[in-house]
Amino acid sequence: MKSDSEASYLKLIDYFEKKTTLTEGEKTAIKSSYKIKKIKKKEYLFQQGEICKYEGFVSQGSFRTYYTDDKDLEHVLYFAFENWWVGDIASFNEEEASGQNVQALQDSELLVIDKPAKEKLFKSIPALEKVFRVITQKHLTVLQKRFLMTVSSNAEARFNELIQRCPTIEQMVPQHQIASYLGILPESLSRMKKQIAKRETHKSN
Amino acid sequence: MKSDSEASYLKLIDYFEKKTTLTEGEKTAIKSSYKIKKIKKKEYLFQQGEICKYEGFVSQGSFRTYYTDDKDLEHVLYFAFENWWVGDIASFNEEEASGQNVQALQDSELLVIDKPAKEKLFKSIPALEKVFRVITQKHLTVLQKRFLMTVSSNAEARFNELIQRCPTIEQMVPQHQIASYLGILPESLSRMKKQIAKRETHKSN
DNA sequence: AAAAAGTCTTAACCTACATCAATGAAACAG
DNA sequence: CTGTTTCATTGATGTAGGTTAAGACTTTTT
Repeated sequence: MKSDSEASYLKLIDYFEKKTTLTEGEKTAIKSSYKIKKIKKKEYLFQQGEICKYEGFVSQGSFRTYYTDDKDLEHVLYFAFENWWVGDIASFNEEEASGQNVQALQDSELLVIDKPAKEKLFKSIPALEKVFRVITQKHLTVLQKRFLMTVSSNAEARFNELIQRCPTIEQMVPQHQIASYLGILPESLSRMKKQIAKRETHKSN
Repeated sequence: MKSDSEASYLKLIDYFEKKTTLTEGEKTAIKSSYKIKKIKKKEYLFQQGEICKYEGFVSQGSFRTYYTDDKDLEHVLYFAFENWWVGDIASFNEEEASGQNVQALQDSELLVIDKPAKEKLFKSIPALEKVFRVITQKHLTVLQKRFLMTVSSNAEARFNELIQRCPTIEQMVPQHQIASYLGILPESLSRMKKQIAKRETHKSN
C-alpha cells in the first residue's frame, strides 16, 4: 500500500515543518531515514532489559510506556497517540538496557530511526538537532509538571487534570491503565469515579 | 579576590573538559561568557512567577529548587551542590514565567549565563551544544527514575535510596527539606527515622 | 542577653488509598 | 458458540503518611 505509507511520511514531515523549514531535498532525506514498523496490539517496540534501538514517531495507533516494579506492578509513564514520539532517550543514546516497556495499545504503525541513521540525518540537516533538543526540553517540562502534580495533589485532582488535558483518553485507554498512569490501583479509580458521580447527581438535584 | 574567581572558573572549565575537548581560545570565550553571581543564604536566583534569566553553575555553596503549591506547601524538586547546574530550562529558553524557586541553602556562588550569551557561546563552540543536549537528557533520565521511584515505592525506600546515592546529604540539608524532597512531611520523616532506629537496635541485640 | 525565628520530636487522631476477596460483564480464542 | 482470560465494580479491612498541636532545643536577629 504505497499511498498509506506516503500518508504516514507526510504526517512526520508536517510535524517537522511546524518546528522548522525544510527543503525538498531534506524532506527526501527524512523519508529515506525513517522506516515503517507495524506493531500489533499488545506487542512491543522494546521491553525492560532490552536496548531501545529505535526512536519512533506514532503515525497510526497508540502506545503505552510502562515500568514493571519488583512487586510485578506496572506503572504507566506515558501514553503516546498519533504524532507523538515513543522510545527511551537514555537507552537509545547510551545504548544501555532500558527500564521501560513500549507496548502497542492497538494495531499500530511507527516511523522509526536507529541511532546511526539519526546521527547521519543530524549531519545532513543540522536544524533537526535543534528540533530534537526542544522536544527533549518539552518532554522534561511535562515530566516535571507531572511529578509535582503527583506529590502535591491527590488522585482525584490528577484525574481531573488528565481528563481536561486529554478529554478522549477514556475512550482510548482501558480504565486500569488510566489508574496506573495516575499512580493508583484500578479499584481506587473505580471507587473514585463513583464518588464523583454521586456528588454530581446530588448537585444537579 | 581575583584568585577566588579564577578557581571558580577553573571548576567550570574542568567540568566541560570532562565532556569535550576545548582549545585555549574556547576556554577564554567560556570565561568571558559566564559571570560570577553571589547569592546569600535564603536568597533567590529566581522565584515562582519570574522568568529564569540565568542558567547557573554552582561554583560554591548549595541550592534547592522547589515549588509552592496552592496550599502553600513547598515541594523540593532538586538540590544542587558544587559542580551542578541550577535553573529552569523551560523558563530560560521560552522566556516565560517559571513555576519554580531556586534558593541558596548557604552563602553561595554561581557562574551564570543569560540566553543571548549562551546562544553566542554555542555559535562559537558548537561542541557545547552537544554537551548541553546530553546534560538535558541526563536530567530527564534522573527525573524519570525519581518519578518511578515515587509512584512505586514508599517513603522509607526513597529515603534509603537518597542516603545511598548522596550519603552526606543529612549533613548538608535540614531534615524538613529532605522530607520535602521525599514527598512527605517533616513529622513523617522524624517518625520514620525513629522506627528505623528501633528496628536497628532490635536486630543488633 | 533577650527575643524571635527556625528546627526536630512526639503523640493522638484521621484519611486517602492499598489490599484482599468475590462477582458479573465484556472481550477473545479455540 | 463456549470456555477462558481480561476488565470493572463493590465491600471489608489495613496502613502509610497527613493533620494538628505541643514542647524542647538551636540558631539568628536585635
